[in-house]
Amino acid sequence: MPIRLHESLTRTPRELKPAQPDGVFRFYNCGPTVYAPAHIGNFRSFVVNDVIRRLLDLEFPGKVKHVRNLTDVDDKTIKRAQDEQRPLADVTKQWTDKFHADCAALNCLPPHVEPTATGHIREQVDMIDVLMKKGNAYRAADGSVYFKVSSFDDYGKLSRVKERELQAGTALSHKSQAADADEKEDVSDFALWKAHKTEDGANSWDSPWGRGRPGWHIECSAMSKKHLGETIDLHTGGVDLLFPHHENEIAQSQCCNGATFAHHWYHSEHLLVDGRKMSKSLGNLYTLDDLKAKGFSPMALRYALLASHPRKQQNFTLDSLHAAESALKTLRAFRAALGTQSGDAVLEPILAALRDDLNTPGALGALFTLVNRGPAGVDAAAFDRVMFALGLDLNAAAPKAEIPSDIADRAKQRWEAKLGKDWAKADALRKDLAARGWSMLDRKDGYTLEPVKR
RNA sequence: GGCGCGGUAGCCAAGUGGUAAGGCCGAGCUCUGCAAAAGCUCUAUCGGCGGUUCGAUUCCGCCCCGCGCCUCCA
Repeated sequence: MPIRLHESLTRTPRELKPAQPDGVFRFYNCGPTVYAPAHIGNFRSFVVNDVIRRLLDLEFPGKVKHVRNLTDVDDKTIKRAQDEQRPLADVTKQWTDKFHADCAALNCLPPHVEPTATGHIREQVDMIDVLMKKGNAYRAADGSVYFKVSSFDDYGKLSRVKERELQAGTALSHKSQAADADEKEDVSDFALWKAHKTEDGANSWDSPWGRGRPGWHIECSAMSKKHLGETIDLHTGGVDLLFPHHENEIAQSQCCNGATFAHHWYHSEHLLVDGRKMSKSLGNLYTLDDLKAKGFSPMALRYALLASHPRKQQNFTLDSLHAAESALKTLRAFRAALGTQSGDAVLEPILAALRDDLNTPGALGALFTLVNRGPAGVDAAAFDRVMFALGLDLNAAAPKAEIPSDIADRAKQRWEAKLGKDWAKADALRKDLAARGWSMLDRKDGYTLEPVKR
């Protein structure tokens, strides 16, 4: 059964398969801007893409090339560096490292290539140069270079937004018009190269049009071309990237290369908090560290993120993390019961749900239907394959809390009381522990302390 | 204003033209000094109103409500 995935251009599911004769599947996923810790809304997108990557690995073993960029030069990274009076590279290194650590904790496979914008200035300049020569771009008086949207007939095909409509109506568009009106020929035009400004500090590069830095969109076009070629099989990102980012990428790449940029576009939906989009600008965000501080494991977050369909908005709650933690516990126990046994129970519905437009909640449903039937007949290796596809690492540590010494002491006393069959004292201590937020789980040979579930 | 998405049990969440997976929580029972774990059982007619149909939660229309994009953004 092939992998079918919703395609944003046609809005219909389509099979994923390599288009080129070498059989390599070319996959580009828009990565983070490294100027601050990524929030869990960002990670929804990366976790979803990780499942795509894993399905592709299973489908086309050894023939997947996965590229995910790091945006390490833009307004935000530069501002952060200037504010902190540090070199740009220092700042982006710090947040790149943090991003990698969080991805690892969430069990996301690293992409095969992780190019940076600053590492591909020449490639970007070269592309802009071609666009200038072909008449798709123009240099403004200040040395900035803009893409001329009117030169590309297909502009707006992905987002189905015509340039005229962008100008119509709202106060918002007036605002953006005012911001750039002095340099652009048309409000819809977007920057390919931004002329150096004083607030950019030392962060500028030479170009045929003067010192400056690349616009945001061109990096993906250039890096995708360099590492995957002119035409790729799949390009993904969050819905917010659909317009203008991906629309602009298509315009640049296709005008420059004269070839289809991407066969397949896929966009995952947003994570909401309190019914609103989680975003850095709204400030309603959680980072992975925030959740870890509340005692949740990264794997629980991964599970919770997979519990909703990737193309539906998901309203994130701490409650979903409790549910995830419990579900993972069940899965760990089930896996342990499997040992190394082989069997012929049918696990296919789980993977089939994933291959059917990434129906992760459907897959989890099918998984628990299986789990509820018990471990008999379930093949351990097949089960592990399913866990691989979902990226659920059942060996990852369950959340552990520091046990205060007074709690440990009380627990020890209770255990001794229990061994002495002093039930009244044992029960009193259990109650006392509970009041202090700890539950004591007895085993035959000892006990475990856990924070009380709430 | 333009483009788009969604409204399914207490919470989360799949799905289907023929009376609705799964997770969490909760309740009851079994087991067990107690608690936990484990096992069993129980909990919805799918936003509203019309239409099509033998039959709609699933298709169509209208309405109500929520959200996203159109500006940096996963």
